[in-house]
Amino acid sequence: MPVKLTEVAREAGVSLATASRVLNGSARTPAEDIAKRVRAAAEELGYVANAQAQALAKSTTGLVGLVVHDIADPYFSTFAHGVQKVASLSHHQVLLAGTDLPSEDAPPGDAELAAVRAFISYRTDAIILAASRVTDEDPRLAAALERYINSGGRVVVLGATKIAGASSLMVANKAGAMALATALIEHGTTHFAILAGPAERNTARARVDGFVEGLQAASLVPLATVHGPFTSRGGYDATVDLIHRLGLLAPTPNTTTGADTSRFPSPSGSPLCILVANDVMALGAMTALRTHGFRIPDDVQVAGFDDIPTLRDHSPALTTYRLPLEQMGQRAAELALEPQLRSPVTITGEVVLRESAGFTAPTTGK
Amino acid sequence: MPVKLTEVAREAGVSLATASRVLNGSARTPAEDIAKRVRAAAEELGYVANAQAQALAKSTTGLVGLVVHDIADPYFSTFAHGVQKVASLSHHQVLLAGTDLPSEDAPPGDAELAAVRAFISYRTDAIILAASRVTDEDPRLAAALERYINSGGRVVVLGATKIAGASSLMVANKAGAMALATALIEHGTTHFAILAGPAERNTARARVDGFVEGLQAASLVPLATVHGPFTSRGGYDATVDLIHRLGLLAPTPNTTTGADTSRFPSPSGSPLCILVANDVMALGAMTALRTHGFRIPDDVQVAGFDDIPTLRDHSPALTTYRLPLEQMGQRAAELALEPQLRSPVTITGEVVLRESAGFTAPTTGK
DNA sequence: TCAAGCTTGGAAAGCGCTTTCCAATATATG
DNA sequence: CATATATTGGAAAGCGCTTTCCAAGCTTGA
Repeated sequence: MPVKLTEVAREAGVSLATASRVLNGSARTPAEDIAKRVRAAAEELGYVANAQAQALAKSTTGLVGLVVHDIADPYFSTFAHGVQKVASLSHHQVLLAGTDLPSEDAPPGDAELAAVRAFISYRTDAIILAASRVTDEDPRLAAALERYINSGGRVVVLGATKIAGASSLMVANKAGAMALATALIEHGTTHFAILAGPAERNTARARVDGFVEGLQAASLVPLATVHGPFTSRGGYDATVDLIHRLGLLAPTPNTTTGADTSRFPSPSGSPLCILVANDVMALGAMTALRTHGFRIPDDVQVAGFDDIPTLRDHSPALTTYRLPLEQMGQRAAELALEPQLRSPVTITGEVVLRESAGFTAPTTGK
Repeated sequence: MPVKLTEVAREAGVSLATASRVLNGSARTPAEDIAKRVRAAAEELGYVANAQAQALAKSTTGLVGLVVHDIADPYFSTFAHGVQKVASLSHHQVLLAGTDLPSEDAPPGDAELAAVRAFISYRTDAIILAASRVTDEDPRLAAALERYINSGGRVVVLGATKIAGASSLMVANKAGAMALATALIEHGTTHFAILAGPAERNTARARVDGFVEGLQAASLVPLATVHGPFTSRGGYDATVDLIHRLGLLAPTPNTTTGADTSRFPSPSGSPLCILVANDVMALGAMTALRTHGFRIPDDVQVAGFDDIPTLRDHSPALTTYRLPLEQMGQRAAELALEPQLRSPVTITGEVVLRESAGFTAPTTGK
C-alpha cells in the first residue's frame, strides 16, 4: 500500500537505479537536475523507504538491540537513555528487550536468551547486554552470541565476559564497593551489615565482594548478610529481616530528644551501617528503618550504590558510590557502533558521602 | 554469513517451501517425519530466520514503535514497561525512540516527527505515541500518521488526538487534577500556587486546567503559576522562583519548636499548598523548600501528580493523584496490537492524600 | 578528426524469505 | 478396477530495495 521506489522513479521519469541513488545515499550521485526531479516526486508521493527491503539488500539494518533487566528501574532507564543518545546520533534505532517479563516462548530464566535470539533474527547490527546476569553461564547464549559475532554482529557486555569477540564495559563494582566501605570505616563506623542483591547477578556479587574486602582490610566482618531482589520492596523486606536477625531495637517512641539507650551495637559507639548493593534497594531499606522507628543516621546508617538520579531529592541524602550511568550507556553504544574502538573500556565512579551515613550535607541543594 | 533457509532445506533433503512451512508457522504442516528432519537440520546448523526477509515477504514486521519523551523519567519508563510486557506476550519487539535527545537529522522540535518517520520506514505494525506533545499541531506529523494508518498501520496516542483512525488512551488528567484540588480544599487548605509543566505538553496543560477549575469551584484562584520543565531541576527552580515571587519567609533557623510566626499566608491559617503538575517536579519542589528552610507540611504543603513508583520511599510522603502507569502502557499496547479493541479507552486514577499535604500517614509502610 | 578516457543512466541480478500454483501420490468411492 | 478427491512436496514468482555491469554520450588531447 505505501508508495514504493518504482512509483517514484516512474513519476520522475527515471530508472529505479537512479531514484535509489538520489534518495538513499549512494556513492554515485546523479546530476543535480535529475536529482531534483526525483526528490520532488518522492516528496509529492510521500515516499518512505522500506527499511526492511533496504536491510535485505544491504545486509545491514541500522538496528541496535539493547537488553536490560527492568526498564522501569532507574539504573537501566538511565543507561538506556545514554544508549539511545548515541544510537540516534549515528542514525540507529534501538530495539529494547527486558528480561524481567514473561518471555515469548522461552522458560522464565531464559528471557535473556530469547531476547538475544530475537535480536539476531532481526539482524541488529549490534547487541548490548546490560541485563547483568552471568551471561557466560548459559552455553546456548554463548553459542548464539559467538555465531552472531562471527557473522559480523557486534556484542557489548556490561561487565566481564568470556565470549570471544565481544567488547566489554568494565565497571568498578568491586573496587567502588571497597572504596566506599573503606571511607566509612575511616569515618569511624565499626559495625556493618550487608544487603546483597540477587545471587545470580554478577553486579550484585561484585559489590558485595567489594564491601567484604573493604571490611576485611580493617579486620572487620559483616554482622549479617541478607539477600533480596534489587528492588525497593526487596530492600524493605531484607531490612525487616535484618532487624529481626540482629535483634535491633528502635529508640522508644517518646524519646524525642534522641536518647540512644537502646542503640545497636552499643549506646556509645557509632551506629550500625547497612551497606546496600544498590540504591533502589537502599531506599527501600531506609523506608523500612523509618517505619520501624529508627532514625537515619542517628540510629542506623545506610549506604547504597549507583547514585541514581532520583537520589537528588531524597532526605536524608544517601551515601553511595556514584556511577556515571548515562555515560555508561553512551560508551556501550559507542563500543557497539564504532568498530575501531578498543575494548575493554573501564568505568570508575566515586564515593559520595552524605547524610545517611552521618556526613553533613556539603551544601547540596542543587 | 548466517545460515539460511536454503541450506537447511538442502541439509534436510527437502525443498525450500517445505522447510519454510515447518520452521516458520504456516497454515500447512508437512508430515511429522519430514518436519522432524527439517527441525534437526535447523538446530544443527544454528539456523535463525532472517526477520527482515520474512517481513518483506509477509509484509508485517512484528515490530511496535514506542515514542516517549525521556525514557529515564519514571513516568515514561513505567509506561514503557507496560508496553513491553504486552508486546512480548504477543511476540512483538519494541522499537524505542525518545524525543528529548538530539534527533538524527530533524531540527530540535521535530524529534517526534523524526521518530515516527523512522518507525514508518521500518514498517512497524503499530506506533504508540506517548511523548504527549500536542501531536495534532504538526501537519507533517498528522499527514505521515494518516498515510501510515491508511496503509494498515495502527496508531495509539496517549491523550486526545484528531488523527483519523488513531486509537486514543484518554487519561483523566484534568478531572484528576480537579479532584485532587477539591480534596485539598475540603481538608481546609485555602491558599494555592501552581507549578505548571512545559506549556507545549497537553498533559501539563490539562492538569493545570484541572487544578484551576478545582479552585474556581471553591471560588479560589492560584496565588501564582510558575512554568518549568517536567524535571526535578525544573521543580526546584520553579519553586525558588515562587518563593521570591510570593515573598515566602522560612521560619527562623533557631526556632526548633516550630514557631510559625512568619508562615505564609498567615500564622494562623493553613499553609500555602503548591500544586505541581507532575511528581518528579514535585520532588524537586520539596527539595527546594527543604533547602530553603521550610518544613513540609507545616510551613508549606505540596501535592504532585502520577504517583510514580519511587514515591514509595519518599518522606514526607507526597500527596498525589495516582495513575496506573504500568497498566496504561499495557492498554496502549493492547490497543496497538489487537485490532478488534475499541477506542478510546479511558484511564482514571485516584486521589492519594499523604503527609506532604498535612494528612497523617495511613500506616503506609508497605 | 579519432582514439582513449570519463561520466552517467539503466537493465537485471540478487538479498532471504513466503506463498501460490502445480504435479504427483495416496485415499475414497462407484 | 477406474475415476474422483484429498494430501503433500516442489517450482517459481514475488516482497522493495541495492548494486554490479553495460552501453551511451561527453570530454579531452594528439
